[in-house]
Amino acid sequence: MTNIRDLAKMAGVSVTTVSRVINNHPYVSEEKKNAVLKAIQDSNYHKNINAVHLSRGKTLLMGVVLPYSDHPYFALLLKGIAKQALEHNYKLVLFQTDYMKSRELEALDMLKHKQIDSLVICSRSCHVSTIEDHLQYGPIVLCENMKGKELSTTFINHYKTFVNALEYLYQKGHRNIGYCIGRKTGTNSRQRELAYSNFVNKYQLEYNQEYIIDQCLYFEDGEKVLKRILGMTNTPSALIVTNDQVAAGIVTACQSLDISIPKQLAIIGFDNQPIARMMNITSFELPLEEMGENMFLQAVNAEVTHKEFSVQFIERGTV
Amino acid sequence: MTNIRDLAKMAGVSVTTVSRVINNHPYVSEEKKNAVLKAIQDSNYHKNINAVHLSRGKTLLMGVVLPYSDHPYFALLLKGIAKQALEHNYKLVLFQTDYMKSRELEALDMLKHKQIDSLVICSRSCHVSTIEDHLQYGPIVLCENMKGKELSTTFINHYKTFVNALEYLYQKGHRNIGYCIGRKTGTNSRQRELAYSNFVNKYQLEYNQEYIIDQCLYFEDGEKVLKRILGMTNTPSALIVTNDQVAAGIVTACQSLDISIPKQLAIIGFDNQPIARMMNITSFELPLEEMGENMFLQAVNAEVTHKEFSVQFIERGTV
DNA sequence: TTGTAGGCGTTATCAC
DNA sequence: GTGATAACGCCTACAA
Repeated sequence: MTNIRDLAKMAGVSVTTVSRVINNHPYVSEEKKNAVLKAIQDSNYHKNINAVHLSRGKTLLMGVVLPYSDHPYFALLLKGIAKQALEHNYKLVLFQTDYMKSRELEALDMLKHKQIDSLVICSRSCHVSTIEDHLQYGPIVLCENMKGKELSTTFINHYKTFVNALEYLYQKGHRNIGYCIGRKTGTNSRQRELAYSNFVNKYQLEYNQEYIIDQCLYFEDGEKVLKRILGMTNTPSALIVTNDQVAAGIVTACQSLDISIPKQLAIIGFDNQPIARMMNITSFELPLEEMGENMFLQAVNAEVTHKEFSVQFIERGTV
Repeated sequence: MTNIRDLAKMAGVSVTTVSRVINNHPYVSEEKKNAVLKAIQDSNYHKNINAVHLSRGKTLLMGVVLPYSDHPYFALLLKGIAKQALEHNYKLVLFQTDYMKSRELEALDMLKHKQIDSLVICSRSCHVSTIEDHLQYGPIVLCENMKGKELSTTFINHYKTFVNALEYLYQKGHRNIGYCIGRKTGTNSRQRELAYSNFVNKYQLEYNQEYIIDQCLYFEDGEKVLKRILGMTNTPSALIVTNDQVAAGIVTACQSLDISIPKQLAIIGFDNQPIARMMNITSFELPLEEMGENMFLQAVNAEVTHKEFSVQFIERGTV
């Protein structure tokens, strides 16, 4: 592997001149420049990026932490991040955690070891304090409502959105409302749980623990959800499903059991994915791609900011 | 940021000794070792990985090229790769290409620039020769049948599998068989196309160009497919769908149009995903995760190998 | 406009 | 056991 010292020798110039040519710096005569260019041609020279990184103290690498990359919610966030990464000449290092703390720690470690410049955490397992401990090594962006902390955040108001969904269903006459989420822990889930319990209190409804169904991620989980609610002594008449894939799975499972939607079961999905349009599912549209883009930008600009994105309610046929 | 030179000063030893302690090398007295350890404690020192990379000439980073990471086929390959990466202490750099050559070239460039040690390409857009040109910079693994080339490959026999699917449908009485694929180009698609045209010739059936439907990737594409075949003058009676998500989408679209499966339309899916089981779709199971694992291993072991994986036919209710 | 020399942080060699 | 010292490949004052 040839290096700039070799090139310098070949071109009869100094390494500095070679470096200048390589990095398009000014103050190089055409003549020497061409000599260097020729040497590069002849030698199939290629920059050793690690040396550049070491010398510059930067890598142009950004870490992205997410639990599942095949899940549309995260895939869309990732898409937005990747879009901006491309424009800013950054590469991404992906950490698919399956919500294992150890994987998340690996990402934080890479930040600590300067292998990545910054980190976007789309959904975390670690405690905030663990994450804050790593802020000294580089910018970290979270995708949850965490105002006041010294790290940047991008989020939507899950509390308000859930209240809206619940009130909408209440107005439509529903009194037994359940909901499906990915996991019970996490800031977003807690906001939803809060909205739910406040709603139940407000209207003096029964707080039924089993109406909260977690581990709902993919289409096929819809079948499981339906079986579960049908097994309840008091089957809910409506479900808020925080993911259109699962909502579609429930709708499909209902069809094969001849359960009429929305008559026997009303459903509100989330994300407004193509599958929701196809299956005529009422859904909340989240601007996930833009949120991803925003997170990237927050991560490159060290400045700490907090940005809330708004959601849009799309009425269709499942309520 | 403290470095090992600082540590050496603090501990009253040489940088060599510090390095030995850090890397658990032998020949260092307990006493000095503890002094170094204490210095590390006191200084919140962290290894600069880039310096290690430069010094060692290795990064323990592997690149993974795939068109869509939210597509179950690729997500499963990735899962397998990630599993082995974890075990081998490798990190992954993801290149989601959307089949854009430029993105693939970025990955090849990173290999050239020693920013990654090796590269797994799950599906390529670039010409093989372009990829071969980069073999000098590190191992590259492809996921297609490419025996005889000097790069490692992991693949399944798409030709044989497709023949099996076609023969099975023929035996069931089908004479108008169409198929759905992701894209028309690519080694795998060409193998399938070959199987199809040979089949058509063998049984003297009509080769109908419009029976080959591409751009079939996600559940919601199923609706599009159904509309399309219903618009044909000679609607196929059976479809081979190279992806269970799309197959499920077709089944769902059929339900809402009261098209009976398999009576009016038979369907064979691919991948045997959970959704296929849920919707009782006949499918071919591909060992995608194992294939991913294998690709990782091929990429770390520089030795060139070719490995074929076999598929399993899962009979269910859609044929 | 050009070049010398020192530095980035770590590892490896070799002598003691 | 231990420690100088020379790589690794590049960047950048600073001097000329």
